[in-house]
Amino acid sequence: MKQVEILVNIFTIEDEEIKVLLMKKQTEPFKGYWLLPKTNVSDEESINDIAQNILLKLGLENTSIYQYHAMSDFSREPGSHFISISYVGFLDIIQVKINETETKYEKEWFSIDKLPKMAYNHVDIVFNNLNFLRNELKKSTTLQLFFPSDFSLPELQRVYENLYDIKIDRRNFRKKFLQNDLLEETGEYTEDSRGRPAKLYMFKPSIPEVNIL
Amino acid sequence: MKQVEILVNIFTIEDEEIKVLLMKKQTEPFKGYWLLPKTNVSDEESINDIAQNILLKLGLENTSIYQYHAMSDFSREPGSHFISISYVGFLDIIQVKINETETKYEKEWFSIDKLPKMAYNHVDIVFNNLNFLRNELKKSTTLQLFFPSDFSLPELQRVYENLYDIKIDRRNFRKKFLQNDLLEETGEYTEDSRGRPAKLYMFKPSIPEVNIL
DNA sequence: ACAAAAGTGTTAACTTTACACCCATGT
DNA sequence: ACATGGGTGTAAAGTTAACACTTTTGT
Repeated sequence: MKQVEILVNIFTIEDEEIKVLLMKKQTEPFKGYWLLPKTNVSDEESINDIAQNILLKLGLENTSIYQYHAMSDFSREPGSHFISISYVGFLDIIQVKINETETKYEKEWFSIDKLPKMAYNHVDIVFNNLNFLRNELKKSTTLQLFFPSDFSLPELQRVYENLYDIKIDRRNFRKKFLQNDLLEETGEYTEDSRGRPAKLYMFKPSIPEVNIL
Repeated sequence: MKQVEILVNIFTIEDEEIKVLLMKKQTEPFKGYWLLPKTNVSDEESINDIAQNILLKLGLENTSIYQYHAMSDFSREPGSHFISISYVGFLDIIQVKINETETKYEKEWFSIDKLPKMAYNHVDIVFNNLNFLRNELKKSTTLQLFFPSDFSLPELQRVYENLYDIKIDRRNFRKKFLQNDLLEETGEYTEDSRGRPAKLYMFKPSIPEVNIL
């Protein structure tokens, strides 16, 4: 028996931790374990459409995702061949709070340092996907994909500092974006903050491919 | 009806042209057209093993390949869903000449500027894969993967000049490799050449990730 | 007025680019 | 000896990294 399934692996950063969105498995085997949101591939829907539908199910309609990797798994049932195709995304925590809607599914964001009991080989898949994300997010064009809405530069800097566990100089970080002409000011400012409000920017529609890190 | 197939897309550079290895389709539909070497996924073999077996069939056992992308295709037959997973490789023309063995299959290297009549959407797939290869080969670690044997720096430089259609300064190109300590001399020299023989190098086993371009 | 976080320029270190002559081999 | 292609160093230009003080807001 051969089966193809689509996995959607969304990361965010909250409270200085990298988090991943998982769902609780409702049926045996592995009932009560957590796993990456997934759907079996039917004869009617393209794999990209299925990935989009998983986003809908998750209440995260406007999230950009990237197809990453397909892998075979023979360990689930004797004689079975499962092929899992991972899609990877990143969603700014502010967008999570704005966009995430209620669904009937039991889902939760977990820190990658404190993952729950997970079904199949999904722990390995999550870390492979995270590694892929870390590589992709070094490029300005990928960053643009994952930040379609407005954002402040300090907010973005915190994403990089936590995702790669590094410290970045504020002035040099700004320069990267402003000197390469990647952004335009929206004229708006952050409102929630304690100190001085930060300017909000958006990516210009067409930007050069620049290395952020 | 749902079907998963593995495609293997090997590029090389010969006579200053980027070439791709294709096979001639022996059965209808598209009999006589050319396509990327492919195999349907069975219940028994992992997708990576299938890709390796395609290399065997091609008489190119020692070629490194990278899994790239999966895509859905509904256009082949009414009601059918074909999922194609591409593996991409690059093989130095010298290695092609050393390693390529005869097979019973009708195969041929085609310049990407003069592709023959191709089946399905394989023309698009080839160009997507080439684009992927061009991105990957900017990294020293990918280059190492595709050049496991010894090679000369002028030979490598010609690969880059033709793959990206650029001119590179010989001294700066050498510096990139030698100053980053990526290579060790084998002590051997090229023998075929007209002018001064070139030193042969191999990649050191563990190298830093450096941007070649 | 104080605490918290954002905004801003300049210099030194490093990296990349540009450039020209000599060397080894085959004919 | 000549034609062909390979090997080598240095200086200028450009890029990246290091660094501290002022501004805006909320309490």
